[in-house]
Order: sequence, then C-alpha cells, then structure tokens
Amino acid sequence: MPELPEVETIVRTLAPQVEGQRITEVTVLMQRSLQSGNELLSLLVGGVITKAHRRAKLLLLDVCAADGSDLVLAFHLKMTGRFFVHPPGTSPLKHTRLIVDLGPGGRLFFDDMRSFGWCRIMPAALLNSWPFWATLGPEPLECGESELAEHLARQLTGKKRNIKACLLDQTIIAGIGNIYADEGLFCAGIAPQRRAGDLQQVELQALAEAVQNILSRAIQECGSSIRDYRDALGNAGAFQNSFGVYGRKGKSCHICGSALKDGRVAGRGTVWCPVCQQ
DNA sequence: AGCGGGACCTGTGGGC
DNA sequence: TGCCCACAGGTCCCGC
Repeated sequence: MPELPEVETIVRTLAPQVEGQRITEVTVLMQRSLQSGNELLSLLVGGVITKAHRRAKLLLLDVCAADGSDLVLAFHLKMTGRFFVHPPGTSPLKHTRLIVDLGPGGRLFFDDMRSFGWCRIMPAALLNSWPFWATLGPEPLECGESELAEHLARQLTGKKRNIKACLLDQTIIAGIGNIYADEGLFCAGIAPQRRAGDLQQVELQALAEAVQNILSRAIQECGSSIRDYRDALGNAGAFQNSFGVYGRKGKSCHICGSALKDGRVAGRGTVWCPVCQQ
C-alpha cells in the first residue's frame, strides 16, 4: 500500500518516462476516479508534462497546458493505485481507471483494483487553496531530526489520542501509513497505544529519529511490497524483508525474542513488541 | 473541539 | 469442492 517511500519510488521510476512528453489524449474509464477537473481535460491535450514529483502520499504531474497555463494532475493511490507506461495502442486492463496518452511515448495507465484512488486536475495556482493540500503536515525527510522532534512536541502537547493515530494523521506529519507507523514505533521503542500527549521529550526525539531512519531505509529498498505495490517499471520493493513487526504477529521479536502482540489500534491492524515497546 | 468508528472498494485466503 | 466471511487500509464523513 503506497505510503511515502512507495510513492517516492514510483515518482523516481515514472519521471524519466513522462517528463517532457506531450499529452495527445486523456481517457477516463471510471468517472469516480476523476474527483475533479473534468472541465480541464480538453486543456490537457497538447500540453507537456514538465515534472513528476511527490508531496505526502500524492503523486503530482505538472503540466504546461496548450494555452500556456499551468495545470497539476494530483493522484492519490490509496491502497492499490499503480502507474505503468505501456506501448502505444495497448488496450486498457481490467482495473485501468484513467489513461494519459503520450503519443509515441506510450500510454500512461492509472490502474486501481479497489477504486479508492483518485485523480484531481486543477490549475496550479489553486493548489494552495485545496484544503487537503493546505492542511498537510511537514515532509518528515525534509526537516532536521531535532526540528521534527520539536514539531511533534508542539503538535502532540495535550493530545489524548494514541501516538499511532497521530502518526497516521496527515495533518500532523505527512506520508506515514500503517506499515511505517508500526515500524517507526517499534524502532523508537514506543507502544502504539501510548497517549500522544504523555510522550517525553527524549521519546519524541527517538521517534523523530526512528521515523526518518525507517522512511529513508525504505526508500533505499524501493519501498515495501506486501501484495499489490509495484513501481512504475513493474518492480516490487524489498523493504518488507526488513520489517521488525508489520505482518509478523505471533512471531518472535528480532531484538528480544518475545512473541509479538497484535490487535487493533487507531482502527488499524497493529503489531508491536510488548517488551521492547513501552 | 476532539476523537472514534463506519463507509467506500474488491480480491484473497482461511474455515467449514 | 465450493461457499461464505473476515480482512486489508487512506481518507472522508458523521455522531458522540
């Protein structure tokens, strides 16, 4: 399920295939997948994709439209969203929701089995007035470790929710999902059900360090492939082989050998070590 | 206001 | 063998 490291890997593998390419057609196969910007579709045709990049779990394609205006295609992959550039003439697949034709550059497919993912097309100038965008928390890898710890301290003061729910909250910190929340908390030695406002400064420091460490390592390993995730070249990631807790319920902790516990925290399947995480 | 939980989806896998 | 159901999870929305 694409979280920050997976979306980052997709962007890195997609960018060389689409940047500089001219859009010749856009086809929406599932209307629900295009959340907004229907009226801008015709403006895309003839435009050029100038940049593929990422913010939080969003994949963004900057487009210089045919009339010279700047547009943005924002994609949220949710759990099963995928990108792949097929040769020209390729027919849609079973779960293809949207196609961006790039002439001789091929056909960019947005596939999404569960149809939770979406695309929004908007003028670049309106990006900042989009509530989801405007309320996103900081990029965890774009601030220093102590800066991130201080940010968490400010955000979590007085919070009664558990720390896992806070890590999943994109307005507190951007890009973390269920996998990296569990892994980060394990790495920091903090139990997921701890009340966020009760965490001590030294624990927040450890958490900031753990989150940055886990996310960077996951990017180096090209993300985690549990079942569905593939990058824009069709390759699986490898970080799932380095999991400390996620998907390892009942198995023994790599650090202390205790049986890992599992349950629901913040409404999500959660695994933790009852000894290493306090 | 802040928080918890259901709805949205569809394929997979375990149990009977 | 085949059917049924729980489960996976990011975000929005609703109700307490």
